[in-house]
Amino acid sequence: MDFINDTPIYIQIMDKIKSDIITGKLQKGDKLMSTRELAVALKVNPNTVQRVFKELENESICFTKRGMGTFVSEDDQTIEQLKTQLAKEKITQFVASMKALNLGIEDIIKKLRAYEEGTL
Amino acid sequence: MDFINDTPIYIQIMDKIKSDIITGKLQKGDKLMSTRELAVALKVNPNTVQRVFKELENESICFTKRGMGTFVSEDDQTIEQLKTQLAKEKITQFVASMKALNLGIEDIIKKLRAYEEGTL
Amino acid sequence: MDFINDTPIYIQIMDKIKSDIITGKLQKGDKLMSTRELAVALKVNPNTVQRVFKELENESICFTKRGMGTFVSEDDQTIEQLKTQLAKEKITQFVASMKALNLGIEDIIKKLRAYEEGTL
Amino acid sequence: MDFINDTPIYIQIMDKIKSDIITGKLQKGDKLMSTRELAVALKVNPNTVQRVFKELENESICFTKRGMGTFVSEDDQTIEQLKTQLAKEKITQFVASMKALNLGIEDIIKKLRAYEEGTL
DNA sequence: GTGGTCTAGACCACT
DNA sequence: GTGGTCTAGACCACC
Repeated sequence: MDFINDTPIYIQIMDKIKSDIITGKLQKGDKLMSTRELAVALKVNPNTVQRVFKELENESICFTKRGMGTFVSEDDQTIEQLKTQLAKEKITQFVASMKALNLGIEDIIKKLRAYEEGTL
Repeated sequence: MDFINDTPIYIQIMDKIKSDIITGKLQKGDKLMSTRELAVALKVNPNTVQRVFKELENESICFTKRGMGTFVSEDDQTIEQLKTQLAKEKITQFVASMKALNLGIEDIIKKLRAYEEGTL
Repeated sequence: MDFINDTPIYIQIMDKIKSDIITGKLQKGDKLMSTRELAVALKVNPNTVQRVFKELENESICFTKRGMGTFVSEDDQTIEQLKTQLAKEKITQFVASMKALNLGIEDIIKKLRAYEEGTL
Repeated sequence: MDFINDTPIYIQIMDKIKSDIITGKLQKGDKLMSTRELAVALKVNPNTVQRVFKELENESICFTKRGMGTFVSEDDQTIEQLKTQLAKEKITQFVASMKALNLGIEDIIKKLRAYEEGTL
């Protein structure tokens, strides 16, 4: 995994895990890698991974069993919400930034299609 | 102008100026406010504005005449590029993040329309 | 390190680092001194060093790992370019100024040799 | 005349006049344009031209006759010196900067020849 | 500990 | 008055 420089690594790792959950690579109840394993795999400081898990727990996307590891939440609703909410956030932010460029909703869609065809 | 807390002020100011150029509020060759004026207007330290100008100059969006002030580039191409490139960047990033959520182009557009109608 | 008075300190520091890279004192991937260390070593304000790093990053000569430090680029090409380009710039500028004095290439070389022998 | 941004305009104008003297475009005793004329011709603030003349006088390259204008010095020696000294300055500076790049005198000459042939 | 941002205030050179 | 550089000192987020 390559990291972008202008967003905190721990956020990037969180996003990766979230998207794995959403796309189904991680199922509810699945065990995540251990802090140490993940740290080694990602060539990252264990503290950083630690923080990822802590934050995921705060958002109740994961939970921790002492001595057993960290697991994906078993609550279907939480996971469902995750997808909706994440998408909404991104969209809000995106639309705002496009409007600052004087682009209306139809302009945006036109550009999206162009982008998809590689003609942007 | 109100500042968001999670992005550097100087970036927000840069973005504002860029978008003013794109939307035509600022025309090529126009003089920007002086460092000190703008600092007062935005209730920000002059150094911060100074930094904005320096960065804009690095990106050749503006140029500076010693003792005269800072001006919007007179090169049409630069300005044209600005618009295209800025939009493209945002779109690329946005689409990538939506695809990570398993959303295809048509899903995205559907959601955009829903968002616009306030039904998302 | 002694600073010349008529060029910004931060430029002089940048040039020093660049030349260290070119001469091989700094190898690709090497960690630079931390902002604070270097500031102390050079008897300069940390902000000034900070600025140096930022500019070097803009020119993609260095990159930064959050919380880890600043490093020399690992891209061979960038480093290779650095050397060629820096020399070329200086030469272009120099030859231009000599031609303004009505000196042709052979005159220049003659003078260079004389200078080297201390007989200029 | 186009001005470079990173050197004071008045220096650039001075250099132009000096080089005109050296290359013979301006002969000893020749009258220079008036402050106002030159300012208009160069699209520059009259104060700036004023300063140019003052400095040239300080270096005794020009002299001023009240109410008559500014003239190139009539002292052959001064003019002769001008050329030698200017060349020496540039060379000293140039060689120093090339040595910082680990280039010896023969490397420099090689590169100069390459540059002249357009193969650098 | 590391870099990144910001404020405050000073001084300088240029126009 | 304009931009450019620098110092001093503070606070923050990240690793």
